[in-house]
Amino acid sequence: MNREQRERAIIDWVRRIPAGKVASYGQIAELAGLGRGARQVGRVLSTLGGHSDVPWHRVLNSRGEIRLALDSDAGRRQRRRLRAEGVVVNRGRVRMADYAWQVSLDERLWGDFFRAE
DNA sequence: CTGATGACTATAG
DNA sequence: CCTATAGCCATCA
Repeated sequence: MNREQRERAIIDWVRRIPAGKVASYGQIAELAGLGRGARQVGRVLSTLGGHSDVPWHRVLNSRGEIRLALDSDAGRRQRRRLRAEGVVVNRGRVRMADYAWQVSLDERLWGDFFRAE
């Protein structure tokens, strides 16, 4: 896979995170076929621009924390977007046990099929 | 080619 | 919970 394909895979999977749910960078990397490329996910999201229609705000680190500075515009935007979807954010953190996105096998296979086009 | 960088993660103390 | 450390890996200067 070249860079373009990897970026597309990442964006595709992030778009599939349902409103009110969250995923980790590592989880998206795994789903997108990047193995341990969690950092690559963060890098791609950083190029989106805060007003993107891509639900980048639903991606948190493995501890359920918002990794953008809480006092930054982007950080506040992320927190606001999450809360607007009913996600409880405390001190920039979310209870993964309550909001972690569980991807069904069907959904995973469909994603693979979609990317194979 | 080399070294630095980061919206990362797991583990140990 | 916090810090430190070590992997990780595409990208960029």
